[in-house]
This record gives sequence, C-alpha cells and structure tokens, in this order.
Amino acid sequence: MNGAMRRPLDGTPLYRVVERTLMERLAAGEIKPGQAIPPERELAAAFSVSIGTLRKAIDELVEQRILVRQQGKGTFVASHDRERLLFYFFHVVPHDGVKTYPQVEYIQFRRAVADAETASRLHLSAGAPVFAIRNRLSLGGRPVLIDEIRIDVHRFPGLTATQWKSRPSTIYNLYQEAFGVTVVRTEERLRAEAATSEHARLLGIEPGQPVLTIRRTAFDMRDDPVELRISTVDTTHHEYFAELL
Amino acid sequence: MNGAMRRPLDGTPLYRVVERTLMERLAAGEIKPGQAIPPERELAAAFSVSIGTLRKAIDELVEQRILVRQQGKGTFVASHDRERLLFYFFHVVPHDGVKTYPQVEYIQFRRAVADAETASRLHLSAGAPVFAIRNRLSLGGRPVLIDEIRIDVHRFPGLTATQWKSRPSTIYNLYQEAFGVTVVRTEERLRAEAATSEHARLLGIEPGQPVLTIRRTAFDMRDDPVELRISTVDTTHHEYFAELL
DNA sequence: TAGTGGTCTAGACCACACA
DNA sequence: GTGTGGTCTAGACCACTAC
Repeated sequence: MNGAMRRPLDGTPLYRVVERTLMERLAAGEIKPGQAIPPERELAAAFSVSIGTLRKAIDELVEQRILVRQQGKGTFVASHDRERLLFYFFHVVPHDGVKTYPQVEYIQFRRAVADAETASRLHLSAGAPVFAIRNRLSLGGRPVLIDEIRIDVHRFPGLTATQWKSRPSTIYNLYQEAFGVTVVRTEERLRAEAATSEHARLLGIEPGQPVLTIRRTAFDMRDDPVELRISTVDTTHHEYFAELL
Repeated sequence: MNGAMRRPLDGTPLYRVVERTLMERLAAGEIKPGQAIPPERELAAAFSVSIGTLRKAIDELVEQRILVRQQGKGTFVASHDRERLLFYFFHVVPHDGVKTYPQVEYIQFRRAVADAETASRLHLSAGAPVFAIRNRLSLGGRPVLIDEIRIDVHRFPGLTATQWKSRPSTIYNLYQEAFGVTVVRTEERLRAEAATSEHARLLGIEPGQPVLTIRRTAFDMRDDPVELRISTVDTTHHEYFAELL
C-alpha cells in the first residue's frame, strides 16, 4: 500500500483525506476482512503524514467499525462473525434482557421482482430482479420472528439457494466473504401491526395478534443500500432493545 | 513537566483522569448548561497536561454529548433545547420520514407509588413515592402517542403540576434547569401490544388495535436512571426510527 | 527481543467569531 | 486584532503480543 493520495484543494483536513483513501482501498477489497493493515508507522511514512494524523484517520474507521485495533498485534479489517451479529445487528431479546444467539431456519429462496418499497429502499427501478428469502428465527427453542429478505440480484451475482443454506456463518458474513459486500450501518423502522394468517401460522400465534415489524435497510462501506429486511416479531416473550446516546 | 506524577498507579490513562475530573465538576453543576468551560489552553495548564491530552479528554465528553464545541467561540455544556429533543430523543416519525416537532398536551399529574417495573428500572424500593404524569403527543394535528412518565419524588423535590404545565421548553429541559438533572443516554424496549380501551379512546382508535409500546429508561451523567417513560404509539401513519452503527 | 498499538509532549500554524 | 477551537508535526516512551 503506497501513499498516493488525491489531496483536494479545498479545506478538507489531511486526516480525512487519509481516512477516505484507506476506506476506498478497503471497500475495493485490497485487504480482506480478518487481515491486518500495515503498521501505523509504515502507513504514516507511506502517506507522508505524522503518526498523530495517521492515528486520527484510523480512529474514524475504528469508530465506524470498519477496522478493529488489537494492541500489540495490529489493526484488522472487521469481519462479520457471530459475535458481531449478536452485538451490533440483532436487537431482539427476551423480556429479561439476556442476549442469546438465534437459531435460524431456512424457509424459502426465490427470484422475484422488486415491489415499490424494495425498489425505493434499495435504489432500484420498480420490477428489477431481486432475491427474496424467508427465514424463521427461534430463541430458546421458541419461534420468535420471520425474516423477509430482499437483495439486488446484480449485487449478489450467481447466489443460489444451496449456497445460502450451506453458509458456514451469518448472512452478513456470506455477503462479505462471497460477494465482498460489508454491512457497516443499518436503519430500522418499527411498527405494530396485526399478524397475517401466514405469519401467525409460522410463529404459532393467532391471526390478528399484534406483532412488531422491523424494516431494516443495511448499508455498505460506500453507504449504498444493499439489503431490505422485514422482520415480523412475536413480542409476547421478547422485545426490541435499543441503546441511544 | 512530569505528567506521570499525576497519574494513578492502576494505569488509567491521563486523559481519562482529566475526563472524569471534568465530568464530575459538570455533574456537580459547577458550570451550568449553556455556559462555556474555560479555554483549552487554560484547562491544559490547570491540569498540567499537554493540549493534545486535554483535547482527547474533551473529545470523549463531546462524544457523550455532554459538551459541545463551537469553533472560534468556545466549548459549552450541552443544553436540552427543542433541537436536541427532536434530534436525539424523539424517534417517532411519519412513514415518509420527515421529522417534525410534536405538540404536547397535558393530561394528568399525580403522586403515586412505584409499581414493580418502575421500582426495578429506577432502582427504587417497591412502593416508593413517584410522580406519575400522562401526556398526549400529536404530530401534524393527529394524536399519535400517549406518554406515561414515572420519576422519583426525591430526585425532583417539590415538583408541582403547575410547574410541569408551565415549563417553557422540553421536559428534559425542565429536569435540567429546575433540578440539575441532565439526561445523557436512554435505553428503549419496544413491543407490539393491543390497545387498551383507555389508550384507544385517547388516541382515537379502536380498542384491541395493535399499538407500539416504547419503554424508555433515561440516565443522567452519573449513569443513574432518572425517568421511566412508557409511550403507546399508534403506528398507522407513524413509525419508530433508529439508525444503528 | 522485536514489533505492534497506546499515551503523551510541546509546540506551530490555520480557521472562525467577534468587537 | 484577540481569543477561541481545529489541525498537524516529530518525536519519546509505555503496554502488550509473539517468538
């Protein structure tokens, strides 16, 4: 990794230029998730900046959870493992608040066309081809939520049901390992709705019972939307938890 | 200048010591919300640390939204104005996503005893005296949510219904200005439930209709819980929005 | 012992606000 | 112009990891 940077003539701070340059290289897949970036002293020399400036740039990427520092070992490109899923992206917990890993059950994988909501959220034209996947998640042996996932076919070329079902880790890990798509940020919109008969059947509840719906849009490093996921949650024994600063 | 002399033996970084010291002074009300703290160079000299270390301490407090920097003017203790309410603490928006200020309507103010949930969340003993307040919030002229607020009587001594109703700004601003209680962080737990007949009446909907409930616990600078608020939301035209990193 | 990130210094200079 | 926060330097030394 050398220090070729485009230094804008406007007042952009040097550390931001370094940050953007590093980020673009990571987004381009120059260093894979789990691998270490070059040491700080080396990067500082390559970019011809002081160690303080270089560290400030890396601070920003650590803040965005794109990089992870480990003292004495190095700085690594963040990887989507089970730990990260539970900690940052899965917000459904039992009423007593103890987080546990969900068991995921595959229900359906098909090609479809984007409806209005999907097209709007994923910045596609209406009727664009998408993959439509349905999963059921259980916590403590009890079915708790149904996921309806929509992703752009062109962003995940050649994805198959087999590949989906046989993924070794989390869904976001599959996106990252197989397609170089790293989810770094999500937006979630929640409503209370009456359960449809189909969702009621899958969740083992009565049709019309109140359920929580979570509409999540997931964004990659370049802040492009990559996934729309509508989760329908039975909140009889579980709830959605958010900590807000 | 030997900074190591001021350093605790347990290896706590100097900037954390400075941060905690500053924070305690702010929590004690030494500088009021809206007022400026001393300039960085002055603070650095007072603490006998370099400007870089002092800035790192302030960075942390800015991150926690306890301080706000304004280039060329100074660094100020954060104040709970309408802007801050809308931006950080009010997460109910129309389906189209455009944020607007809620109109607040007073319904009830009374003394009560803490139920099990309130006592648990506010770290009180069951049956401890609390103020119980009910408000109705409207957006665009339409009633959207009912707030049930519980606060410890001992934390807000002498609070009256008149004072509550005649507050000039937001509720959190009242806590801050009149009682020195600054809310810096909240935890929210969401469920879908069926509207009670009373909530249905207040929201102008049918009893049993699905509504979103938000159980919010608010924490002060010392991370003590100061308020439990249960909001019951009609999500027919509005939704809860959260952005998660 | 060598190599990594983490802390800290003691400045210089820039950008912005205000009188 | 004066005073504020914002950026940047060129190091030194500490803490942790792995061999």
